[in-house]
Amino acid sequence: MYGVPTETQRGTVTTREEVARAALELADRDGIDALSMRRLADTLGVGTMTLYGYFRSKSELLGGVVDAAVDDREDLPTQGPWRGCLRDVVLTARRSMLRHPSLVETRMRQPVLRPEALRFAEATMTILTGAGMDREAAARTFRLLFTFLFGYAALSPAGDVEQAGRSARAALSALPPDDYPALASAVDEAAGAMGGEETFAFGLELILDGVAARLDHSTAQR
Amino acid sequence: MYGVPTETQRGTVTTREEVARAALELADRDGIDALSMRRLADTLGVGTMTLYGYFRSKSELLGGVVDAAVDDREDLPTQGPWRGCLRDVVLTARRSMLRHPSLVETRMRQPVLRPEALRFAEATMTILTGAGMDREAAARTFRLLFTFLFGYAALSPAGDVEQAGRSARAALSALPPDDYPALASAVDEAAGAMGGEETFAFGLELILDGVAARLDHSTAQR
DNA sequence: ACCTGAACACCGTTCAAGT
DNA sequence: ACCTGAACACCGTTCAAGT
Repeated sequence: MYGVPTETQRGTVTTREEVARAALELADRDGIDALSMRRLADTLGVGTMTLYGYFRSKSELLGGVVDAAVDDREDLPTQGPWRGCLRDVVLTARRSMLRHPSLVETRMRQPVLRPEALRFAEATMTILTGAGMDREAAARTFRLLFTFLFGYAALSPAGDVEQAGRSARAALSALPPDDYPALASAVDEAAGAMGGEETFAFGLELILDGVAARLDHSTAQR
Repeated sequence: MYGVPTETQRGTVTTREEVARAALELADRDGIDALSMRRLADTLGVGTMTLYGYFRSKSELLGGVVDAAVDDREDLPTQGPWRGCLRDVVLTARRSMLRHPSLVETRMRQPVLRPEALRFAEATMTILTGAGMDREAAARTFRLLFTFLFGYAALSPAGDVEQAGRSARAALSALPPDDYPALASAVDEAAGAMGGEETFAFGLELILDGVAARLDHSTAQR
């Protein structure tokens, strides 16, 4: 139906984890829209309804997909100067998202409150309160970093980056220069800011500058 | 089929814009998943295929929805001190998103490069380059603000904020305190940072602090 | 006990036929 | 010319039946 099943063509599935891993692989490769109960069952060589023996619903399956994606994550550093630590934590999460694109797509469909996924929150809170930030500001800063990470990934061009860049450049060039003078004289820069790790790094460092300004503030107030 | 059609029960649709406005209304009210060609046609009192006379595909319809949502947007200020201006521009965009939740959901499904939607980019670039930032940094800062705006809206609890807060609190409280000491001692703060305009304002001001740090830098270098 | 085909209520879109 | 019902290839999930 959907071409040759890539693996685990066994006739019988053994564990819940195995189903989740196959779902993660399928979603990472072909996108979240390609992850249907029917297609996943086909890939595993079982009937569609068999999957409901492992997960009560597709929503629960997506939870399992998140767990499977977070499973192979690297350790998060919390020792040392706050700026380097926080940068490493964010970049580690970023790498995790690049490795598992479906992690982002899944989070856009439903909130994630699983313990493993909260490790990032824990590390961020530890670093920031350790640097002298109060708990409320630390929690809000965590939310900002979280928004930046997921937002950046979700709003990045999905497939062909080259193609997306050309589309952006074409749209910007077609703008009437009288109405859009700033964009008209910065077509290259605006199109360039559409994607790439440099733009991500720029945003991260700017946020870290903002955090530094906050920490100076509270230190000065003491 | 879907209950009583709310309005424009006319039998015949007149314009492309009318279809787009009805689609926007449906998506804003019941969510983007509720916006199907069949259901929209029902709402308008026409056959499903009639819609394809106005939009070649659903993707094109979603473009029309964005146009309809952006149509009633307020003017963007670009005169005066950069910080107040930039804040106003971001808050104006924020209001637009709160008025039309489907704007965010639509953007998550496909990129938006329509002239009207690029007004936000134009205003941001004008303010930042006017304040002395080079075009590349300005473009990247725009991307950060854009990411923050859409990311914040997309990752906010969708429906009942109270209910989402309770779920978050429950998940955080259930965490083993030995493994999550920072979160365990900041359950209220972490749950509170899940939603609300104060958290949005905090993130925005922190980013503005980061921008200020960049502007000081380049001024000092001169 | 475990697995699953058929069925139900949905999708977007093509195609051919109605007026 | 404009509109649209039927059909096709998909969805998630319930239910009853198979082993």
